[in-house]
Amino acid sequence: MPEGHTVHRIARLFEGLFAGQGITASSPQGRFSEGAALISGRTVQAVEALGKQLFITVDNDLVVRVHLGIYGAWDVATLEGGHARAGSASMESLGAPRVSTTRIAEAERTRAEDEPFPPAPIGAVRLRMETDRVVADLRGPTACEVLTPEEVLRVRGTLGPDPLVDRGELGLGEFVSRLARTKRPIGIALMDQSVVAGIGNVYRAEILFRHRLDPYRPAQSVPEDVAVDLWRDWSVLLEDGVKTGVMLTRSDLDAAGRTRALRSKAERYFVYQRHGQPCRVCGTTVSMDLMAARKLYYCKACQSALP
DNA sequence: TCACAATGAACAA
DNA sequence: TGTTCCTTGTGAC
Repeated sequence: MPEGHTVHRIARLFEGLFAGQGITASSPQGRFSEGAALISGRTVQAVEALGKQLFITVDNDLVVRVHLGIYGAWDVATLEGGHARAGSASMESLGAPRVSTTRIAEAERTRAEDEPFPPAPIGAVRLRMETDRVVADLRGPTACEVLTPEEVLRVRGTLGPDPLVDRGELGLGEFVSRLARTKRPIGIALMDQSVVAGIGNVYRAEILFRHRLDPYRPAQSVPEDVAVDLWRDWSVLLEDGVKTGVMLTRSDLDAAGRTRALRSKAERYFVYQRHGQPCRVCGTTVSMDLMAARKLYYCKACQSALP
């Protein structure tokens, strides 16, 4: 998925495109027809992200909750000069990576000249939201449902703090105490959305490496000052990810290296999907284990000391 | 053509 | 712990 940074980007983009606007909602694929009918014709009041969840509130107090899961994505097209346009700087596809590259290229090719607006949906579109000049298509979400405000509160209650929502000491304290409360491995705890909301498999692996933490170490045994560092580091990474749209977690790069890494996926990470290759710091072969059925990447040499 | 992977999580047992 | 679901692109046949 689309970890937390992607969802915050979507929320900011949608806030600009839809807030205050009347929308028409539909489900070209048909699986969300009833939900779409509940919000169609309404005005969007707010678009918010919390962890990996997106909440779109409309003026009858109903809220659409969207969770992209591993491969969900939004494609956005805007009307410019009478023609559909997709793929410009702000019109990226937001979600699963394979979509964001190929789908955009495709969209630019096929929609540049004469496709009428709105463009026909491509593939299995669960939800289409449109205004006079904007169309957003959602495909492959793990969750897309209409909730009442009370139900939204219940969902939010299951989530841990998000640095961009729970700013300042509040989120920090909450994270530290939730981490101290679990004996499970720190590699599991960081992925647990009720401990901290928004971290996924990529950020999990990279944050652990950045702090040279053994993924198997009980979360409880992580010293409080280290826990504080983890939260601050996650806050920085998240903000950076929202800004660039890219998860760039290397701390060992100069400006030129950073520019390269922003372009090339192979340069972005310390350990994620680098198993079998030498650790960028010590040269030891990067390991890959299964932890709770997810792939865990780490360096056994760098991430073994007990601080 | 087909198996499989992918930034996730709910559920059964 | 294992299974299932959501959708698409890739790479092996």
